[in-house]
Amino acid sequence: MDRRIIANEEWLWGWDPTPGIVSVWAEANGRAVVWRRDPQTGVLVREQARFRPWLVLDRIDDLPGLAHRELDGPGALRYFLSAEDGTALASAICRARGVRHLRELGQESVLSLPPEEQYLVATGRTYFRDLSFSHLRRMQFDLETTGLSPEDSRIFLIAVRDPDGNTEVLEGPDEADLIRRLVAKVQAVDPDVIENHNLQGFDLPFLDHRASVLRVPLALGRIGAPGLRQRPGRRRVRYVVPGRELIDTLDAVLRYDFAARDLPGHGLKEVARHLGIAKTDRENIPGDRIFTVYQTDPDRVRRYAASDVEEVAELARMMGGAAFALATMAPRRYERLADAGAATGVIDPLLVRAYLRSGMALPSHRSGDGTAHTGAALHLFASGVARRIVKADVASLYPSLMRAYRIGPERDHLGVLLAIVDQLVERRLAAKAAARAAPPGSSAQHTHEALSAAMKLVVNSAYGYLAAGDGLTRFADVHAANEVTRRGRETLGLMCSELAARGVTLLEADTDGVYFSVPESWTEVDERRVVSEVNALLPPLVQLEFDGRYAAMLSHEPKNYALLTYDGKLLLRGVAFRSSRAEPFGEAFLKVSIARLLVGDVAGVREAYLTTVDSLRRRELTTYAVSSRVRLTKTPERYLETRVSRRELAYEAMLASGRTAWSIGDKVRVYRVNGGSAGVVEDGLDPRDYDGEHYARLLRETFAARLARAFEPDDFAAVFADPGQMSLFGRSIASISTVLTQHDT
DNA sequence: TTGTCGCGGGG
DNA sequence: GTGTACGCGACAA
Repeated sequence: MDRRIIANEEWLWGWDPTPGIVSVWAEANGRAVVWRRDPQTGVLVREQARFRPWLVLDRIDDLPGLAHRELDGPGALRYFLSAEDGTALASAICRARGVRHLRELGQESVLSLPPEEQYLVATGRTYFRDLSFSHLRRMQFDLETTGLSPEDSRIFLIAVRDPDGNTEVLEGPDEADLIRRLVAKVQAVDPDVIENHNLQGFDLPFLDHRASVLRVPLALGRIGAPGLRQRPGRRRVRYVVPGRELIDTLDAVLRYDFAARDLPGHGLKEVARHLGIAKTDRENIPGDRIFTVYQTDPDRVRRYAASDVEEVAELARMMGGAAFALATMAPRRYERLADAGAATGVIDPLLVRAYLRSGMALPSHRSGDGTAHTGAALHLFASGVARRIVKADVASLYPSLMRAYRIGPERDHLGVLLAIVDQLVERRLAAKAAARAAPPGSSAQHTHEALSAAMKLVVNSAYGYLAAGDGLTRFADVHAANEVTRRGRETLGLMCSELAARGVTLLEADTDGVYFSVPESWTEVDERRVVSEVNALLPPLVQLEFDGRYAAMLSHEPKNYALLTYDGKLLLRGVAFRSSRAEPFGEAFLKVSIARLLVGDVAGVREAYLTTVDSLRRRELTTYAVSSRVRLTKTPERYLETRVSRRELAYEAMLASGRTAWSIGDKVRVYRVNGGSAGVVEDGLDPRDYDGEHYARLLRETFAARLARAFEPDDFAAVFADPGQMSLFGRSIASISTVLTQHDT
């Protein structure tokens, strides 16, 4: 085989075939423990390994006598040093350079990875070879506590789900005993992976704190002394346990939403509902009510907690596959790949391993030369209502441009980044095909889809890696990044002008995609034909694809629009049309009125408006429907201090409802009560004492306003005129039509 | 009014 | 061990 191809394979997957690694724990003293699961039998084995801790330095003239190897090429980090004991090596260097820790040398002078990564890079091993996601032994647990803060609340119940899907609820008045039982359960089940939503942000810190207060040893790991260890992380400290991978589904959700941008929120319940994981009869209890409900109806809380771990298990399965697949490529722990950003978290380790494998020196991080980073193009050609909509886009535009024009980091002399992107793009096609060929719902399908998702993630972050500012990534190159975006703007411009030349009306174009409206006489065949005609004019490897067709579109602002599909479904995109804090009545009104608008039923829009105004004024809508969700950020004491100068609805509502004790972070639904006071929506109560006039005003000024671009100003005023003042407008609603306004671009 | 900061999540 | 969510409300000036 071609030597270059072999190199590329190793760059992507490492080279050591050892199968079944499910966890690695290594220490600076050169000892590593590797847990492997036999792909055939599923049996877990623990292996002790020795490795030579290593690091790479910029110079060694001050370190006479230290064994080293000089790497090839022009990179600044060129002296590879290794030793029996990494601690001794590090302290020898620190002594010579007069620092207390290697970190102080700065990343321009030293590359020093965590011990596990040293081990994986040096051996060419990766996690999970020959293993599929379903082989992993995954356990979920969820704490139910009396409050959010471990200082003044406690654990009263723990739901646990084992890898075979059995759910158990631990409870009892003795919190220390509860924690001991959780620890015993973890030891008995011996999972490879522990999962929960916001595990790192809530459950582990809470557990850690309570266990230390109660002096219960937290022996959750497979080896070593009890107690959670910590490592610094992006958002906060991350907890680590030897032998097990800690997976926080919140990380997967954030990563998913970063690309998809279609989640209503990032909470477990919202995501589970959105993805169709949640059972329809799922028990739901507002967070601040859980302990109260437990005292009168403990069964409800048991069901609630059990649903949580079951939903987490399914969510982790659906979203965890990508990180699992990444762990078969990059020399990092599975849990690190699950929470890291793709650029520094995945691509950088791949590049480092490739360079060292090739015996090449690495560039050190370097700040830019002051050249500004230039971004993508965004055009709003027209706003208002248009019909016969087509969306066309270029999948993975930036990586395609990098491949087409061979734009890579200047200092990547081996060409690893482009080689990796080339290979991932090609292999992804195979993975997608394999996923399509696999039986629906099978483990094989999950594996191929996850691999494809992982490859897409890496490919799409190759540009981000290039463009990362101010020394963030090792090979960052603002000139190369600017060349990519310049080609991107050029490509988008070409797409738009060639589409326009073929008789379509351009609506909106952003980075790599364009919405346009086609003439009335066109069929779908015509629509597809122009897309493929324009595609033929684009650079090789850059593929313009027909992404969808819609009956109508309300274009409000860039990235804020509504689409009506040909089978009558309404899609709302952008913050103007979906806000988690919006009052339910407003969301409902938007849905109905825009649906009417997009079928050309202006009278129906008016009708929806009148009905809503009327129901608000008569208080026919529930109190819940007008309430909005708020998060309390001040303690009662702190609010009382500022109350004289500034009254806030949420806290006034709490006080008016007699709820004088609350904690920071509590979420409640509040509303404006008739007469100027405020109220909290209590479980199961519906007092209907809200200020209908206030909400009628909100309807017009906040919600109806989002349809403003659909009409001429006078017509807008007529459609949304107050029912009492209709006579001011002499014209009939039926004669009003929607408009599309062209903008200069 | 305009600018800056912190949040999202978890009970 | 690396960070660049990104859009919104709260708070200060």
